[in-house]
Amino acid sequence: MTPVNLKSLAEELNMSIATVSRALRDSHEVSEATKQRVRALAAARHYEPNAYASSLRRNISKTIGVVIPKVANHFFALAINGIEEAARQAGYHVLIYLTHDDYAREVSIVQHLKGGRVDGLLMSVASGTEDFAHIKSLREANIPIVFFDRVCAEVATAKVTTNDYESGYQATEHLIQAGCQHIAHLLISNNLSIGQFRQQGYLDALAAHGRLADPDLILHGVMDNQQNVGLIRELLLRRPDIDGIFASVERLAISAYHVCNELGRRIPQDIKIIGFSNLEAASLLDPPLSTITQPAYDIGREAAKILLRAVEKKKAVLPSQSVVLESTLFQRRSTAQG
Amino acid sequence: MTPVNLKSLAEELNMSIATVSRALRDSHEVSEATKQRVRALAAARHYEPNAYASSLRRNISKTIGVVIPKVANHFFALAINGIEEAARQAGYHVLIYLTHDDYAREVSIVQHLKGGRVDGLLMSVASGTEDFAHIKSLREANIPIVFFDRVCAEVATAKVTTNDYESGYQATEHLIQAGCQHIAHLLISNNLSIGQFRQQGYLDALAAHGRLADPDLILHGVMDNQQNVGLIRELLLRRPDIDGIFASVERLAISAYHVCNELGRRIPQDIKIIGFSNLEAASLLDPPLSTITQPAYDIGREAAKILLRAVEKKKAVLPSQSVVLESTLFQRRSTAQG
DNA sequence: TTTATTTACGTAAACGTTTGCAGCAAATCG
DNA sequence: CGATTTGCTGCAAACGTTTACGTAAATAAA
Repeated sequence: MTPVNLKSLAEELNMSIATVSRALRDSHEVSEATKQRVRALAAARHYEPNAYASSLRRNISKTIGVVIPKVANHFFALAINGIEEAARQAGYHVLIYLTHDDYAREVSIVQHLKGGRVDGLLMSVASGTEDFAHIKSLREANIPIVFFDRVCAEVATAKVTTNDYESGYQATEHLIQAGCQHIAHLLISNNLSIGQFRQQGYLDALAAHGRLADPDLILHGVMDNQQNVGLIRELLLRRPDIDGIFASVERLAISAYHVCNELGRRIPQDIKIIGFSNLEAASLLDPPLSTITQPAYDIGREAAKILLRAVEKKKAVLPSQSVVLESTLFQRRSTAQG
Repeated sequence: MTPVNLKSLAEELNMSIATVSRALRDSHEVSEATKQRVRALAAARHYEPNAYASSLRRNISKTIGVVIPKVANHFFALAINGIEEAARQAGYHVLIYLTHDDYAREVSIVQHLKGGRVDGLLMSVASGTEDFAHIKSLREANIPIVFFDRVCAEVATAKVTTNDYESGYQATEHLIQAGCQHIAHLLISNNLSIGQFRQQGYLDALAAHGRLADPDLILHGVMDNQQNVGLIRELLLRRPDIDGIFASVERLAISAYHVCNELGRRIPQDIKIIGFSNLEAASLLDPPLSTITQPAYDIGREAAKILLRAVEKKKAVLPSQSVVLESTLFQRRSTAQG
């Protein structure tokens, strides 16, 4: 089977490769009649331009990369959904990479992407990441980057986040209003910006109601969920006075549910729980889980749009283009009074 | 900033581009001493090969495409996880495309991929797809394809599926054992192979227990969940004798929960429900949902491995390489006796 | 010593596309 | 009618890499 490319089309049409190329790109320098002929044959032969040749020549890949910790998580899944939508509309392709919250893997991925495989990058940094040299080097390679959700404060670029501080404050206040006296806070990594903001909201809300923050009530979760269950169990046994839990991430809220079931603590009578979550079935849990839900789809879509605008105009993304979207607190039975 | 490529490295080292290229690829035709020098400078200059130039020249992209209906679904999210893992290990990149179960979009995506952007394709077909010409044309372009879960029977290639017939049979029998007399079956599209298998399992299980299948109890869901809720409500109101539901997909099981809540039907006392699902929180639902859970991660990983083997050896994927993995039935309270 | 063989490197041609430049008609203008 | 513009097309050089082939020197075989 002979390959179908510009050359073969040109030969069959008795014209130059240049003319065929221009006709297909709808250049004004080629007559309408010729365009018709070219397009007709291209369609007949099912011509598809070689993306790599084009990318090489134009130094444009029409591809963006997405680097995230994991995909088996409703938040990131929805974000990808938004990203893919924005990319598709702009005619871009989406490469996906998972770090599994592993710093070394993140570095390796970013290094490889400097080869020009992508025109731009969307990223939610791994929780283990503390050094950002690899990301900064991307900027030297002139590859624009936009952070979403888990941003890197040290890098001057656009970031798409949610109002994490306010949400943390709001969630904590919600528990206080519901009558909780001793509120625990479960979070993952505290070098993650979002963790810091949410925690600050938690602390400030406590302070605003005259409560003093107890460091013993702040639990740092780990990667492994099984291990988290153990940590939470230990916490609840050590501090039986805990009557409210604010989980900074979905997994921890779920683990807390399991522990409460196991220990026979009734939700919400004995302990009230609220957590960040994009779980669709939150309202079907036993009891329905009160959540702070981030607009994940919009976050992804917005981040992609900002990136693509920069890519198209070949301009750097500016920190000033950052966007903060609002999360929504859904009050359900897990934080009901009494 | 001058570009760092083979040319610039060669100039600085006073050798030819060819030697630099060979040194970096660890060719045996270059002396160890030279390799050292080249590697040292490449590292110092942070050289990253241009992926597109390499792909163009070698006609190999080191990239596979994944075409799936959606990503905001735990099954597909886990599958992507498995795919990414296998791809990463083999040094491949992963392009992702969502069809949203839209046939036209699927065709458009597949068409574009014929341009050689990917070395191979993993696919779970859209529920609206009935014509497979676009997929067959991929094979003409010599792009191997492996289906997973939602396979296309007409295309002779490897498929990675689960034992859908047995699962459908098992789920139905489970409901019968639990005492259900009138079991409804909720499914999406019946031109999807998996739907057919599961339904056949349902029908055969009924027959094996001397029940006659009632077409009125088979509900075909649609894309929109809100609409599905309406359809299910209508079904349950029209047929108050229904005391068991076998949902072929997670969404429909969730919708059924919502309808039961709304209509005051108690699960499992009035109606027992079992459904295909990869929902992590299934055990936390009210009541905990009995599920048939597919090994989604393994499905993705296995499919990717088969594809990558074929890609590496430049051989076609054969139907004989198909794999059937087993799903697991988790019995929970939604199908408890009494 | 001469003749093979091996080793280590360079030359140059691809891969398929895009695009600056030039050419050459026909059309327009002075 | 000559000069200039305009519209269309072709030529050829890129983009950065890989690799078949050639070649010179060094080594081995004769």
